[in-house]
Order: sequence, then C-alpha cells, then structure tokens
Amino acid sequence: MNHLGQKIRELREKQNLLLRQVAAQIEVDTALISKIERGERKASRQQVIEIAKYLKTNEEELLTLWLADKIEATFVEEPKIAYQAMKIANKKLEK
Amino acid sequence: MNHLGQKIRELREKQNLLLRQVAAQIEVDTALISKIERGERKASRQQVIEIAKYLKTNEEELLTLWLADKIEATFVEEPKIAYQAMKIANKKLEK
DNA sequence: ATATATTTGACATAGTTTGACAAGTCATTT
DNA sequence: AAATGACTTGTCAAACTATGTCAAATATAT
Repeated sequence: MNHLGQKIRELREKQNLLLRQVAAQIEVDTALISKIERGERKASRQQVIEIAKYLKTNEEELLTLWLADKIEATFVEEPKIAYQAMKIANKKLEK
Repeated sequence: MNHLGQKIRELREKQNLLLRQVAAQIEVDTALISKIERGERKASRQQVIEIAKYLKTNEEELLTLWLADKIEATFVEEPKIAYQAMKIANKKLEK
C-alpha cells in the first residue's frame, strides 16, 4: 500500500519543495500532506489532481496509484481470499 | 457487481426459503435481505458468514464474492484507469 | 543551540452507512 | 373485489468513519 504517497514524496523532494509549499497550493494543513505521503490518510480525488498539477506530473498516473491504494485497502484484511476475489473482479475489466 | 446477492438469491430459491426466513435466522429485517440480494446494500462480513451457515453453503466462497463486490465498487467510478490500477494492486498478491 | 521542517495525537465536525419501520407493489387465493 | 403473502421501496435516526485542523512533539539542518 501507499503507492501514491511514496510517489508524491519522491516528486516533491526531487523538486526541493517543502510540505508547507505543497500544502499552501492545495489549501490544506501541512500535517495533512505529511499524512498523505506516509499513507496515514487518503487524499481525495480532487487533491490528487491538484497535487499532480503543482508537482507538474501526469495526473492520470497519480490517480492510478491513488486507485491502486484504494483497491489494496479493500483486500488487505482478507489475504486468504484476496487473490480469488481479484480474479472475479477483473472479469469486469476485460469486457 | 453484486455477485454475492445473486448467489444468495439462487441458493435461497433452490431451497425454497423465504426472505423472511433468512432474515429471522440472521436477525435482521426482511427488507435488508431483499436489499442485499439485489445489491442495494452491502452485507457485513458477519452477515455473510451467518447466511452461508443458514444456506448450508461454503463460507469462503460467499466471502470471496462479497470481497469481489467490494473491489468492483472501488473502481467502478474510474473505468479509465481501473485496469492499470488493478495490475498494480495485484502485485501485492503475487508475493 | 536555534531555527526550520516534519510528524504525531487529539479533537470537532462533516459525511456515510446502517438497520428498522411503514407503506408500497404485485401475484395469488378466497 | 377483498384479503393474504412475498417482496420492494423510501425515509429516518443512530452509529460509525473520515476529514482537516490545531498544538505539541520530534527530527533535521545551520
């Protein structure tokens, strides 16, 4: 889990930006960005879009990581049946 | 979506049981079972277990359908990126 | 040591989910 | 055509969960 947060942190550090700077841009508290990067809190869809814009990165890529985190959170409590359930869910996508 | 509800209805009808009978066993309102079967409401994990017991079917199989529904619900609003996100999430399971 | 950056925990509040209830439809029986 | 039985639908309060902020704690850099 936490593909999104790791990616955001990587992008932010590469550009030498502070949490506070990202926070100011997307108009939330610094603590929230910190939590998002460490996977302690989920970003909203809209926040992901704004972060992508500010970090000048591909919006769709970030949203994909965000969604992957959501999917993983769904099955993390059910390791025994997760694989089989994923297989079933996947059928929806092949159509 | 709604693998679980369809399966429950199928099992219930095969055994000629009424909604009200299932409802009584798992101690909820009939309306709730109706909604679960039609996918209007999610069953709780515990309800799935109790339904499996009462309908004399494999608990793990029902829980797998229940989880598949939850996974599908996660990506249904994101059709464009769902496939790629599923691919990423899947990596967790191959380990 | 000080200043700056980040993390943590607690909190209020906003938002969502839950299950029950009452009223509704629809099909069958009397 | 009224009554009955099975199921469905809409609404509501209560329970639960998520959200973002604040203040304080900790870590890092100068």
